[in-house]
Amino acid sequence: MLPTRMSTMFLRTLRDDPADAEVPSHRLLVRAGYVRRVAPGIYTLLPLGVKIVERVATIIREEMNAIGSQEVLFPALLPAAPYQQTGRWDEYGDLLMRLKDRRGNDYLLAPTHEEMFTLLVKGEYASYRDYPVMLYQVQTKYRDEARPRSGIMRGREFVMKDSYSFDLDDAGQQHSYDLHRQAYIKTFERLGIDYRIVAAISGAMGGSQSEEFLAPTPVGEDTFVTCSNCDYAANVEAVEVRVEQPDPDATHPPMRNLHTPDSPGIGALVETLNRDHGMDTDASKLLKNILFKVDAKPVMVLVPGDREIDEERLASAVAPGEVTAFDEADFAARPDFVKGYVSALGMQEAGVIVLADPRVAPNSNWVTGANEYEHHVVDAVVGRDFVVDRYVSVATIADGDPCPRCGSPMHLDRAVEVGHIFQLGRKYADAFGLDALGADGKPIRITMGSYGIGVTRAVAVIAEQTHDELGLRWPASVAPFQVHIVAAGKADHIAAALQLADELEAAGVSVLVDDRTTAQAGVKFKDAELLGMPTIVVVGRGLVEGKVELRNRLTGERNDVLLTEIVALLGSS
RNA sequence: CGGGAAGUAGCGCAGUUGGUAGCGCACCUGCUUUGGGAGCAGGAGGUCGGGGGUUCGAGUCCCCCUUUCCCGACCA
Repeated sequence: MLPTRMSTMFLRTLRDDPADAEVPSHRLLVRAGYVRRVAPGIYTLLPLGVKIVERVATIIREEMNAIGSQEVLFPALLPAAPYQQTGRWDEYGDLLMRLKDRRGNDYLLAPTHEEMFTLLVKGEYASYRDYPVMLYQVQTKYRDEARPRSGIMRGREFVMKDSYSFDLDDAGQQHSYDLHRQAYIKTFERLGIDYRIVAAISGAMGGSQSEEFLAPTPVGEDTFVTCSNCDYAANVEAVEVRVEQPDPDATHPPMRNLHTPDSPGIGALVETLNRDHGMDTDASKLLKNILFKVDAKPVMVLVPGDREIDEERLASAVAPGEVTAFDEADFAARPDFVKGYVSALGMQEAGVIVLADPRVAPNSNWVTGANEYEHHVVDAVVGRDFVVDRYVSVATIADGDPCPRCGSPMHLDRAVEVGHIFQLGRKYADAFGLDALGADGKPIRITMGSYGIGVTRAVAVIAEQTHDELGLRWPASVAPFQVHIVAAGKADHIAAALQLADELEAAGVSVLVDDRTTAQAGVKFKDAELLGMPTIVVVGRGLVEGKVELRNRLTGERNDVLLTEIVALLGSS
């Protein structure tokens, strides 16, 4: 290969931060000339951007191929029919990029390709002898996000590696899942991404076991918990709740009704109880009762008073029911619900379904509303005084909550999801009737797994996790070039730099050489730091002694090295 | 979809009581400089987001539209 010259490379670096970029990776990728915005969430890759995306994709491909997955490539533009068949044409809603062809037929720009992979395998394979099989692609995906942000970290168009496994039985599926899990571990190690594997919910994809590969960063959009003691880690959406089960035989005093004027909220109620009734209580011992409508029917949700209800978790708990708020008009229509003083007491008789957080355990006692204006009850016992119809984990998770495994405090952190592996089960095989003919002549329903890595997102994540105040700092495994040679000054420096560049390329080292005559040394140093290649070689005033300066972009370390030794030094590394 | 902010040169920004648009970076020419985002001089580059209105005159005032950014909701 020939070295790439800065004098002719299509690149313009910016001295000022772009006004629309907030997170560091976005600012730097724009300033350093890797990407340019075209429309919200839609970016052009410039030559450096193309290179780094390719290098990341290559590592992913190598690890996919290593577990025997085979690469295919579907169109991004697809007919609507397969997605209508699985219901996702409607389920995806506004997130789906839809379009029509000249005849008015519906098409979409694919957000993910489960349907197509299932249909492809169904079309080609019919015998149990053909299985198992794993296929993947590196493809551009489209999702019309309500609010794209953070540059290529969360675009409306993005590159994703998605793979799918097809197995005859659950044991095979588990094996395929484990293969991908190992491949992902190797992949993220090689990419130099700091990641955690956490328990996840499978969301709109359906399926059972599901884990996410999260890259911790303050700009992350996901929140996850890690245990301070054991290795439990989970997305907050998927945290199991540890509950100290009360003694089922314990007896409680009879329920009492107290006058609690002007105490509609949890905070006000704690104050009133402690002041007027000589109690020493806190919000965690009070019950927060919130009414919702699920498909227009009233549902009451109970959580401890120090918790909020995570409406997203509630929505997934009652899916496919539609959750809406119980508003003023609803209260007006139900005078038996005393706003501010509602409780689960007698709700079943009122036609209300009562859902509760697991902390509202059987035989636990609580302070709750009395369904009577300005009155609350104390020692309301679950199972004795009121009934929970169903337990759902819908309370928000807080920093310091106990680990479900060992009970130690858990920490909350922010992260970006860079990979997701999960077992789809037979959802798509059922939708399309994907069967293999078994040895006994009977059809076997295929079970599937789905595994994704955000390729362009991984680039942003690496930038986010590795940059410093001077610019990008790519790990050698993904850097667009291994070595950035800066010709600091005169014509003889440039000549020597170009010759060194040729020698390094001949030794198999990719080189970017700054041979510009139009830029001063200071500009070249700044650009080299901004662009972020792992090794910078300065050909400058040391040249008269046959020396060049070797700089490590990651550590900042600098050494003078004989020009004659450079190739051996860098070629071997 | 709710709340906030903003659209003026490729990028970052200024523009007073309304008087016909400017600064920095980048770009072009020349000279000087030459290892930490150089200096001087001279240039090129703008339907001021769009439409309508008020006015002798609108980047500036009024109305409508539109786009973008940020926070939230949403989001394999």
